[in-house]
Amino acid sequence: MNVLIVEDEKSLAREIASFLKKENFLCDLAFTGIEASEKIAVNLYDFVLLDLGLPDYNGLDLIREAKKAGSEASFIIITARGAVEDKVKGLDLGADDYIAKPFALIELFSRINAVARRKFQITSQDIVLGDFLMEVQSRTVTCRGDIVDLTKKEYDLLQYLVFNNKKVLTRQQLYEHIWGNILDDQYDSNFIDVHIKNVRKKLNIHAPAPWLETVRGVGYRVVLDN
Amino acid sequence: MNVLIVEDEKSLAREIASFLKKENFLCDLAFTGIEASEKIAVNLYDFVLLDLGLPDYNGLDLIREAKKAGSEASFIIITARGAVEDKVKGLDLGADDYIAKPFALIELFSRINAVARRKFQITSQDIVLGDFLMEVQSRTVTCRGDIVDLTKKEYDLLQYLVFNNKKVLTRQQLYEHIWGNILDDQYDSNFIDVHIKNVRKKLNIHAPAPWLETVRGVGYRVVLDN
DNA sequence: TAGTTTATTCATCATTTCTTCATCATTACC
DNA sequence: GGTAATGATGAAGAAATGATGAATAAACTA
Repeated sequence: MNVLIVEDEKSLAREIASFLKKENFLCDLAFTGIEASEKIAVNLYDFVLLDLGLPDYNGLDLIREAKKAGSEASFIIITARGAVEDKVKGLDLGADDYIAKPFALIELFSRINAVARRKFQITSQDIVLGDFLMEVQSRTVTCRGDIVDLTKKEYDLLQYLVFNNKKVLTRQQLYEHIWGNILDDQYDSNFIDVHIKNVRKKLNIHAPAPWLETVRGVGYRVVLDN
Repeated sequence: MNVLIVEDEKSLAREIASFLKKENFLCDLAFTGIEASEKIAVNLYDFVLLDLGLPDYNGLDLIREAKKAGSEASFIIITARGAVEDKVKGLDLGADDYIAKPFALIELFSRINAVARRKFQITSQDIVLGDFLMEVQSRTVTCRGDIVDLTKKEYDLLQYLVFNNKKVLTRQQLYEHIWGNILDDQYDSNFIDVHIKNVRKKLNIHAPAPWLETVRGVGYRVVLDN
């Protein structure tokens, strides 16, 4: 993680940097607003710790500029106690968090982590395997960017197979998972096969899907690599 | 938005509630931890404002429990100044933010909004997606500049879908969010469908709204792009 | 409280999806 | 190569699901 620390109190800035380095952050320092502005333009930061009390620059303008210039950094504002107005404006401007001086370094660290969690964890449920993207939340499957329009059972079937990537699933397992009840031993139907056929057909419209395999005598499986 | 305010100082709790109501939040109050725990189990909140200084309950346990029980609420912790340890633990436990007492209501509001933004991945109070504009403050929806005159439930329904852009929401989820209580398993009605129909009808007067989709067998979703 | 708006229920219709079945293709094994 | 087992496929009927209009109930409003 790359962090830019924008703070005119040099000793505090160094103290923060030294702490964060121990936690495996890569830290840059900027002691003035202009310096910060230049560094943000040139480097890609994950976080910017920004003291609003800079002598030469309005910190809020800095955020505005950076966002405008396309920076994807998360801003964590450092403010003097009680500067409510600034905090509010900062958050409204798209800062991700703030922390009031004086603060414990452990607290700052905790806040950075909280923001990081939010920032990077969003897609944790989604499955990206090569060309193939499955978004669980939206129940959307895309192949090379094209949406594959699946029905409920088709989607459920494919999702279960994808979640069990590389593992062979028997028709029985598929049935019991998707239809939610035990299959009668006697019962014999090929509707799983039919659904698989239909899924393949829909996938093939966009791109060949040899990764949805039939394992003769056993069942089906998906084999997708990153 | 549904908010649960957990705070044993009754006057403060009421003050917060009264402020948030003006901003179109639906507020519930809990003066004890046990009360809070019960309410969280039964209702679906978007936010829980949680004072850690409860006499009968460790607030952090409350968060842990709620998360375990599957609550998707965002927790904003209210703490006494300087209780760093608690803040850190709270954030690590998955609280989304904290605010130190005493605080200005406007600041609290700003923080809730910041969390809401992150949660629903929206960039401001208002939502602009293509031709479509939703102003949360005034609860108005416009389509190509024309006002779409929605009833309360219709608006709530649409807002929740829009906030969860691209995510499929089941009838159950929609019901529980908008009506604020858990749906009896047995219960079976099509009033969500009817409301959707009416929303569509009103939207279609101004412009076709194919972006309000039915996902057969699952629920409904909105798919709007910028 | 009467009048108006909004919310919910219900019956019916339209559409999509699921499942079955008959037939064809492929594979494995002798 | 022939045969049996297994899977693929297209088409069609059955079942599930959703859309809709209209009636009724509930909630507001003046």
